Amino acid sequence: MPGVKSIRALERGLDVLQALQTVPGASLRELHQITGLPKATLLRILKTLTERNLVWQRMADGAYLPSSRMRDRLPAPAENDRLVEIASPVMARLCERVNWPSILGVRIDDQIEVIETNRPRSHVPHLPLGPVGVRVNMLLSAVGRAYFAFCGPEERAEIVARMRLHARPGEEMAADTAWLARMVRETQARGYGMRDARFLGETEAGAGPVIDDGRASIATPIIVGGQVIAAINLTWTRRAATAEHVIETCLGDLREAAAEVALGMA
Amino acid sequence: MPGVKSIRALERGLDVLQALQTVPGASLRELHQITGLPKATLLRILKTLTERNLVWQRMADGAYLPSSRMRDRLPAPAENDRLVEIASPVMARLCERVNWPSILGVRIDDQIEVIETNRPRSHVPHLPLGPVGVRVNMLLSAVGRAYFAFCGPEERAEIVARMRLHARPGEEMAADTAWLARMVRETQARGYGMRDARFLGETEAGAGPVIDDGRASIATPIIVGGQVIAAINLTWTRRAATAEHVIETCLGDLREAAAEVALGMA
DNA sequence: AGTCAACGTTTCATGCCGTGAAACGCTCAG
DNA sequence: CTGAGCGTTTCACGGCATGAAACGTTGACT
Repeated sequence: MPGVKSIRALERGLDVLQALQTVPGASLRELHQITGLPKATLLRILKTLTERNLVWQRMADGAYLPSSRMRDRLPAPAENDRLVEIASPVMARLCERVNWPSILGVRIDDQIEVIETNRPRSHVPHLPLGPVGVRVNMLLSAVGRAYFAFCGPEERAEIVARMRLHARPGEEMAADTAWLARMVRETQARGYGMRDARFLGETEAGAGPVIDDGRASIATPIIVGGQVIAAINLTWTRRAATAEHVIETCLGDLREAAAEVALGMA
Repeated sequence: MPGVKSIRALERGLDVLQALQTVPGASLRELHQITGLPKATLLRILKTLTERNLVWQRMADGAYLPSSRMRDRLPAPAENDRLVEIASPVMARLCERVNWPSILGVRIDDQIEVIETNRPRSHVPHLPLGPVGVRVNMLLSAVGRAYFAFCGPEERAEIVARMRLHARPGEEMAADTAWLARMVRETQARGYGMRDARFLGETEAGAGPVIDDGRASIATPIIVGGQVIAAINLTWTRRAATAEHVIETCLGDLREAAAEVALGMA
């Protein structure tokens, strides 16, 4: 969307609205010297904002105030939306630097749900990471392991317990406590998650196992306040790059991205 | 402010913003068929809204979403602002019908604070009801009595107790339990508040008593959920109209106004 | 009562800039 | 490989946003 010019008249209106949330109860004269806009223009803007019930005028002193109805309009506070909004531009920049796509995942029960991906920005064609909403295996994928290894022991126990209930394909190892402990230990020591050799592709519910999709991934957790809230992926095709090369050139960027998102969420 | 035209470009931008809070995650095509605006125009609007951090674009599917940062921008939830915002247009219409000014007051401790006035709309010159923020005597004024007589007995007891602590001028009757009881009984029976003959003007802190300012008032409580939250006044000059005449012609309108505000606050 | 300053409101000529139809190009599905 | 669907860019037109200036009203002060 470069090449698209923004609309000045709209910009000015939003300026005034913002000024009124900063200085509630400003008079026309005050708005004039705050925004620098001519009074005639301000009058038209205020008329428009008032018609839309974003602003109202107190009769007592003629002051303009932001409407309390703005609060009603706001959509339900979907917590993950805030995460995606903050992570989205960071992931865009990450992709621009390393040129491999990423996904952002959060835990849903005992799986990882993909809530954002920068794949459309990566100019690697036909590397179809699933759309948002797809659930990813927690024990074998890079994102899953990054989350699983860095969350607290209680949360890990809860996840394992859930897995044992329905035992989806690819979650057989949930029964092997020794295997789980070793996987966690290795991931923690390494500092990032890696896919298992026996990885199951990121499948829609009910799809069968994939022995080898030709891809490899690493993933780092996003930790805010000592708690893991999500994990970021980096995926590449094994025929185009070795794991060693990607780790050497991209792991730092991936970690920085995770840290930046964590900072924004704090 | 009639004669002021609103700004179409701003209107359209606000339309899009509103559409996005109704349908979070809309694509350009969806916004096109929701708002009816050409896609080129939408692109410019979305660019502007994105620059102002009111909207952001999810990379995964290119959908536009309202920013969660909007919540941060909102000023502190001043409860009385909502009341004034709802009451303001109602009072404007009331004044247009009866042509006498009103005040809107809420209880602050043991006084009534004026939080809105339609006096500037009444074309009665030099009837200087105080500016917003002025405190009015609770026992002798019409607004005060309307509030005092229709709030619960516990609240009345608290108010009286506070008054006895510092005994401001005009609050001497707080000591006379029998007088209070009779005043409350009469006001409740009448259904609206009236000024006392010994009324003290609406004075700034420290100003002296006023024996007769030539005005008279009636006031009705605003009751929502069985609880009084405020009271509305109607003031006139005694040399221009008798109490009987004003009560006959205006009391109904005053009561309707109070009911309308109560409905809006529910 | 009279005067003056401050503020909000209205007017109107100017040309900027918002507008939208149309052409283009990309991505994905079949 | 082909086509459809969607986002993006272009460009010429004229509607409409603009703001300086004149005007009306309000409130303060003497």
